[in-house]
Parts: sequence; C-alpha cells; structure tokens
Amino acid sequence: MKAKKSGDKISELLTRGVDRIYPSKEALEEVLRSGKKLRLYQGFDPTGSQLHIGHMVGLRKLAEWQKLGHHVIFLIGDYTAMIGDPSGKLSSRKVLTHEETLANAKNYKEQASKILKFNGDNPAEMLFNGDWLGKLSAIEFLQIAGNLTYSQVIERDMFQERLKQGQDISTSEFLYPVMQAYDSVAMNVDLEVGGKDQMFNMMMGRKLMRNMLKKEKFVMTTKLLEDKDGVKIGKTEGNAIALDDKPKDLFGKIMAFPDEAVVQCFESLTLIPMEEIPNTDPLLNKKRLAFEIVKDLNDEKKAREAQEVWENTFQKKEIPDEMEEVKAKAGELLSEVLVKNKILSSKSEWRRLVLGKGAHDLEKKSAIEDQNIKITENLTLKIGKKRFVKVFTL
RNA sequence: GCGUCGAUGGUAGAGUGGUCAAAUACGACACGCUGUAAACGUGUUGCCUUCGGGCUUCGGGGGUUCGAAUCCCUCUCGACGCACCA
Repeated sequence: MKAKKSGDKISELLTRGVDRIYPSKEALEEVLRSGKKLRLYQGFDPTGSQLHIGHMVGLRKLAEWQKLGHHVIFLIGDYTAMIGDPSGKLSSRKVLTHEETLANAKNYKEQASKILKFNGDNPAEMLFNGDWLGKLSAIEFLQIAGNLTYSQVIERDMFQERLKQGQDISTSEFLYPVMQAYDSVAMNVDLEVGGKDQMFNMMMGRKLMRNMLKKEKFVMTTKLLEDKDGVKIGKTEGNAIALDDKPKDLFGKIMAFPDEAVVQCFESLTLIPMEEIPNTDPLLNKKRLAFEIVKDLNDEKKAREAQEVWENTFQKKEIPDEMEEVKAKAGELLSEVLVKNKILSSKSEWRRLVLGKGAHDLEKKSAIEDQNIKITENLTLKIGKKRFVKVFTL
C-alpha cells in the first residue's frame, strides 16, 4: 500500500490517509485511470456546532478529489443527526430537533471552506439530507427499508455488542443505517468517503444502491486519528479541537497530541508530500505539524505567531503578551473575582488549585499560598499550566 | 395487564438503616520529573466556609425513623418473564 512514484496523484488519492476501499482499490483505480469523473460525497451529521479536527481528515480527502476534477458533495445530515448514529456504545444519543441540527450546521460551510472550495472552477456542492429524507412518506421509507434485510443491519458489530450485553436497540437507531444509506441513492453518487468508523453505514448505502439503482457505489474509508490506545484524538470531552479555534489555541492543542500520532496526522491532515514527512525529532516534528495545520486553517503569518507564542510560553516559560483580563476592586477576594469572571467554575476549584500549588503570582514569582488572598494591586496570574490572567484594580 | 429485577457522582461500578459527600477503576485537574507529549510519582476531584464546620446530592414525589442511597408507598423510565392479542 505504498505510493508508487511521487507525482502520481491517483495513487496518492487512493492511499494517503486511506484505510480501505470497497469493493477494491484496483477496481476504483481502473475507473479513475480511464479518466472518468466521479460524483462523490461525505456526510457530516451536525450534532454540534463546530467541525473538529476529525472532520478535517474527510475534508482533506474531499478536497483532493475536488482538485482532480471530481464533483464533490458536502452533505449535511440535518435529518440523520436528529436520530443520531448509534456509534456511541451504550446510551442512545440525545435526540435533537430539526431546528437544533440546522442551527448547528449554520457555520459548517464557512468552517469547511478552509479546506474545501465552494467557489471557483470545480466548486463543491453543499446539500442537506433533510431535503429528501423529509419528503419521504412512511410507506416510501418502508419500501426503501425493504431493500435491506434485518440480518444485514443487525450484523453490525455495535448492535451485536449491545444485544450480547442485554442492552436494547431502539427501532430508530436500528433504522438509522437505512436513512444514511438512502442518501447515496437520493444523490445518485458513484462514491462515498467516510471515517473507518462509518464503514458499516456506508456499506449499507452500497447495498441499497445495488438493489434500488443497480449501481455499484465505491466506498472509501479514511484512517482515524487515534492514540496508541485507540482513543480518538482531539475529541476529549469539552476539549475538542475546532477548526475555527484561535490560532494559538489550535497550536497548543496540537502540541498536546501524543507523539505517536504525529506521523498519522501529517498523512491525514497536511499536504506535505509523504516522502517528506519527518520522523526524527518528535518535538520538532510536532511543531511542524502544528504549524502546517494552523497555516492551512488560517495563514502563514498567524501560524508563525502562534508558534512563537507557544515557544515563549511553554518552552521559555515567558509570560505571554496577550492574556485574559479581568477588572476588580481593591479589597475583593481574588477567588470571588475569578469565579465571577468565569475564569474558574467555583471557589472550591480555586481552593484545590491553591492547595496543589497550581496558582502562581507571576509578579512575585511564587505560588499563591493563601486561598483567601485579597486583591490589593494589579496582579498577573498563572492558573494551571496554560491559563494566564491579568487582574486590574479599579 | 400481571410479576420479577433495576435506576448511584463525568463514565463504569460498590454500597442495602448511622462510621456515606458515598469504595474502587477510568477520566479530569494540579504539582514533581521532563524535550512538547507520554511514562512514572504525588495530591485533588459536590458546593460554601470565620477551616470548627455548614449545606445540597444516590430517577421524581410522599412516608416510616432520633437517623434513609439503604425500609415502605406511589409515579416515571428501562430490562426480563408471563398473560392478552395474533
């Protein structure tokens, strides 16, 4: 599965960041070598309002297809997101209303456009699956579902897992793959791109297309960004890496990636040629990665600035120029001011930080010992290892 | 409809009248070490506090008790079994 010669765009398209291709890489390659232009898509369920680094993998791949002249559809799953893909193991996802999913998707195009072009020569097309799923009658839906069998759907790992554990599967979850599968039919695509974890749903689309349209849909799965334990990167609770994060935050968050993931990130998230992907000094490599990603999502200047801020703050331990600022009256309790300004969520959190020497007065260059310290003059604080706050007295 | 079991903190999962703000694990946060990250070690992990303690939590409501996550009633939701229907 190594790229043949550099410069062969088709080989790169078929291998870089790619997990598998169905029915086979060779079959797809043959079609592409014939010069045929394909109609393809990837679906994004707007369960949240921001696209994150995981979405970027797919966007990169779509952009690559686009560059080679294929017609790319950026599909918003405004309807499918209401049910939720039952990919989370146990609990069913919270059900969203259509208003919520549309609101979530509001800025998707803008965020995606950092990677995928919606204007110019061969613009990507944005579609909403509510446009067809919303028009289906119950009978029509069941007729569609009739093209797939119970055993085909229930075969899914996750369903099997749940059954084994005596967990339940709601009928809506059970039918989710049918909805997603129908997207392929409604758009009459030639190929679908998606994360490896979407393989099952995409294969359902393949089966449905074969049955309803007598057409073979190709499926391309992309590798996931995982650490060595198989935990998805950049998706920790409340800490997801959004594509529209501020450059220096983005830089910092990437620097917090596990070292082992860096090569994979280069492959899946950047345009650096495969043979140039560095694999020597982990720190330098990761900085390069962070730089590239920030650059591509913003611009080179911002990337350089972000890198500088990061180096100064975390390597040279300098006090950053820019930091959060709060105003307070002299005599106020510092803890109260921080909670009031939502720097901290509670005074207990402050107490813990002080007890654990996690709060520093940068003017005095010492940890704060007294949790009940009152504000008497301007203060510069370091809270934890990455939060800096300036307190001004009025 | 009947019956049985179940619902505990971010998650998983102990606890079955006081010693329970609730074991343990994971996660999260902080500190130390350090090249970012990790690994490793330590500490913290409901809220408030004059640091004595106080207050609110174990699906919802009500009750028994000096005292309830723990017992009783009821409601909601779920699993399983039976019945009904076919």
